Amino acid sequence: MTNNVRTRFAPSPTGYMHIGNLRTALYAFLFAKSQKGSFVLRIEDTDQKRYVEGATRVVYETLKAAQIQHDEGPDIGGNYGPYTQSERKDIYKKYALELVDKGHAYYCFCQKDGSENSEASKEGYNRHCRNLSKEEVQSNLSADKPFVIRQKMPLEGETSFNDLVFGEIAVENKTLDDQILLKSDGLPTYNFANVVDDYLMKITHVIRGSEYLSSNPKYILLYRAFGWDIPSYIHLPLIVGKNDDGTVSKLSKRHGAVSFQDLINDGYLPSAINNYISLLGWSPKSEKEIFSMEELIEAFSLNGINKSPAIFDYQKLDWVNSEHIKLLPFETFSSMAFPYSKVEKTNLAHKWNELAVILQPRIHKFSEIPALIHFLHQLGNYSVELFINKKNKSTLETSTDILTKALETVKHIGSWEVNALNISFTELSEKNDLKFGQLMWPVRIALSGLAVTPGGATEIMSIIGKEESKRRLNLGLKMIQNH
RNA sequence: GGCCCAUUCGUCUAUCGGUUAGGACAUAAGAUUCUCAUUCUUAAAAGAGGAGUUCGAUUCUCCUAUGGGCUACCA
Repeated sequence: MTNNVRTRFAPSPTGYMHIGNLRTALYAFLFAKSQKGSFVLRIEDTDQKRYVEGATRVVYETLKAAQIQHDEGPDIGGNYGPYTQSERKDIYKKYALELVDKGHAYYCFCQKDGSENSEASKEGYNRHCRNLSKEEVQSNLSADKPFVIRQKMPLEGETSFNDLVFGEIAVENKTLDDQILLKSDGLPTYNFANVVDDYLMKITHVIRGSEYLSSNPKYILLYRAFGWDIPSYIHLPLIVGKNDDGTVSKLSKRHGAVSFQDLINDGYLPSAINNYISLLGWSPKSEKEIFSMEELIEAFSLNGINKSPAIFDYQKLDWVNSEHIKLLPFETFSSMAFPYSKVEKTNLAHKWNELAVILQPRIHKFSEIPALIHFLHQLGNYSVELFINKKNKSTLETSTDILTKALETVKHIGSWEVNALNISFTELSEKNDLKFGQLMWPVRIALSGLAVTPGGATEIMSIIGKEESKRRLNLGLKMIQNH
């Protein structure tokens, strides 16, 4: 006895997890968990042509990494298995034949390509085999002719259903194709399998992308043909990408990273990805924007889902990610960021801890790190113009003076660490009646060759060491003098 | 082509007939900071167009436009 909420995520294993699919999984998971219900994973691998080795593993790994844990599924079992469609072949056949018996479906012996009995037609299948006599069917079957089973759509009237997001949707039955239920290889199409499985697995709320909205009346007709109860429907607005010409289209590779794995490789945190995509098409109706998974479950509600497609915005993702990075305990950040830093086999490795401290509040994603710290390995060419800065009243003349004094100061510093450096430079600024910022601008430029750096001048000095610091300060001074 | 759906700042969104149309990202300016960044303050920025219904429409209805989805022996 259970009237508990049951939702499912039913990906087709393609070898990667598209961000739109991940969001569907997330919403189905959030809704189930917010209702104390169950979340089921089902693998929809009925398309043999698209079979990809190891693709189901990607599904498991992604869901695990994203903390979207299912309660039932191929890998962990459950009371309604098997959860992989290719293992349910006999079930679909049985139900398809039941529909044929009831007169809601029929055998079709038409060939896929050309020929007289072809279904080729711009208006869809011409229903050639819809009214074959029992004898004709039987003789074709005996002759071992390949066949498919098609749904016999009503020719009149209309079919409607109520979507929890989109509301009442009605379609005229005559616009519906006699779609294929069972393919000639004996496997079901998605259109058939999803209905049979959702029923057998006792799914109460079907959550999926809105690309299925217009086919849903066909599924409704299937439920009715079987005499089954119809589940609740929640169709989600699509996630789209913005093209260079300003138009939008279904999010794809040309827009940037579109799979969970791509985003991870780019240095985004799973928690940030969840957080961001949860907000694409759903609003918590509060001003809170940064959520942990627990908070999402707590806040999730169906009436926050909206209907219009949402553009995937990498800039906002960056911001959400930076907020999640700042929330990380330092040790966690440090160990996660290290592999991205490419610092392991360099002389910066033993300075990693210091680096991590200044990196954590500054970066949006881990992949930014190598470019940010490259100047520590090697000082690039830079323009003397950088020494000129209005805000800090820095000119080439003042810079010459300051760098000369800085070099002098540096010589006499005994302990080469940030605090000692700060003390010495603070003294220097006071002695010369300069604001700290005024003093440090040219110093930082000479040390880094960059207008924006992770960390200030003293932190940079401490990391690159005394000799290298002196060399770079001298270099800067010479550049100005030769200018 | 047919069918279905959508349309509030550049972007994500709030508003469930009466608001100076709110927030966030991005952008710009300023302040703070031991330098850049962080942080803080401020600014600029929106109801696709046209008819209705109504005392009153961003909100309800219709039309148009634009965009998207479906129309496979893919899901």
